[in-house]
Amino acid sequence: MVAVPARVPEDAVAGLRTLSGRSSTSEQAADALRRHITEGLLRPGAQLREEAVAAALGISRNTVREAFRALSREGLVEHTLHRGVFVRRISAADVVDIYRTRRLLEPLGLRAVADRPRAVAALTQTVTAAETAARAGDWAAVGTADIVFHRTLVDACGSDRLGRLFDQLFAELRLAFAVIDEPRALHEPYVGRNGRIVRFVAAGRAEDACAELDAYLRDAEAQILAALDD
Amino acid sequence: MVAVPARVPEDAVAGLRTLSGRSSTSEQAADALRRHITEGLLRPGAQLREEAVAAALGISRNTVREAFRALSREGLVEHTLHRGVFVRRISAADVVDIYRTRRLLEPLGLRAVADRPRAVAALTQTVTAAETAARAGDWAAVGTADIVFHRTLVDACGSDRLGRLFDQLFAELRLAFAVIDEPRALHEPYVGRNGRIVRFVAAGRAEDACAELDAYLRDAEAQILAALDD
DNA sequence: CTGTATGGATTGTTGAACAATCCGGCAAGG
DNA sequence: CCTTGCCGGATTGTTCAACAATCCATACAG
Repeated sequence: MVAVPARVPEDAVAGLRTLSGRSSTSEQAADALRRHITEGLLRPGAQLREEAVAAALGISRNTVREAFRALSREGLVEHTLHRGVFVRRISAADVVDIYRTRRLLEPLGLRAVADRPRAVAALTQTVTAAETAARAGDWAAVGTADIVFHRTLVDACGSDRLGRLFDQLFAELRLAFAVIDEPRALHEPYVGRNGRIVRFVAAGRAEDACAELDAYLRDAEAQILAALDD
Repeated sequence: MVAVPARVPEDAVAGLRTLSGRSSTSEQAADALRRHITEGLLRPGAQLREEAVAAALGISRNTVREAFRALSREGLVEHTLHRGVFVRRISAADVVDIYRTRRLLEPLGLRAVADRPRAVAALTQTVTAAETAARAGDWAAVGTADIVFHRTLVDACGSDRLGRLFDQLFAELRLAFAVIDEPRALHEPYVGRNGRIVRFVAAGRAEDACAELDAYLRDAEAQILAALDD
């Protein structure tokens, strides 16, 4: 064994992690736009003019264009050559594919969660959060809690990539929500169903939980499709 | 029914598709870089200097930066503030997550493919393509055929979003392949195993097919992890 | 009502400029 | 010998101004 000189124990600096790496102007611009879009301040179909965004953020057109490229890859925004960028409009086909994907993958999370008390507890917590928000009539918060519930479900699979897919998928779903102006009808029915799912899981009735989840997803898809062509 | 004036039959122009939608300079630049990276001409860890790329493609720095933003979102390239962009280095943790995801999702494709003769035929075709390439000693082609096999498998799920996830996932896997310089040892063992999987499926032995697939994925993961820390 | 000009607005792309930051080497000091 | 601090060149981050290409709305003619 080579005689290594006594150095600073590497463990001592291991926890520092990438020093928060700051962020560039274009990333901050992308963050700001992303927030505005997912919060519904920028409606689907709305055009984002380079000059206007640049002026609003106090940055240059070129930097705005960099942010647009990133958001375009994320699917929050659509870029058409020589026409500009528009907040993404979710089509019926998108909704169908989104729910097909969810029906395919969320059951995997359900089975993964079954033998993990901590995950079950996390799910229960999001359900109570949804119930609280529902009592307060804060339907946007109910919708968010619903998303967190299903995101937590997928998390149990332990796959980062799958998690990121669902982050993107739920962001798209928020775009669909944004064009439906009956938030209560949209979110209220599902608070109880999430509760039933988690109770089935806690009781070890995996099959019943999966059936309930599948029914949930089919109903939600039908409801959104119906609301979409108003 | 409204009296619609006799127009050009829509079928006649249906094949034109979005007029090739052309593409901007930055998209073409991204395409070129993407091709170079996935084909292994640009090795992981290699730095892409703005000025050099701009000069090589005959375009301006700003346009190159737009392309970089897109590639960065795709995960082919890593962008570090004030340091530049580098061809993505796949870590051991990445490999673990990639194969965890594959073991989770590919069985879904296997079950979907079972009652679809056309899909089984498509799989068989990729296996024979791999066998032909193997006999010719073209190990890069064997690797591609392997990827096509598993991509086809996932396709059977019918989810575009899942398909896109795997496109990205396989692009990352190619980055891992690029740093391993024993292509034969890397790809040869799996030609036969894919063949066995598809034969199990064709024989209606879904469980055996799943078991073989799972074993395939575990072995491949272990092999890549071993080759990665050389 | 359909088709065709026309002009203004917007996007696509470039080149140059400058500040901020990083990197490598080199000297000073223990 | 190893560390530390400092310097200068190279590279990135960002802006600005300019121009061509393209789109869009409007007006006009058939």
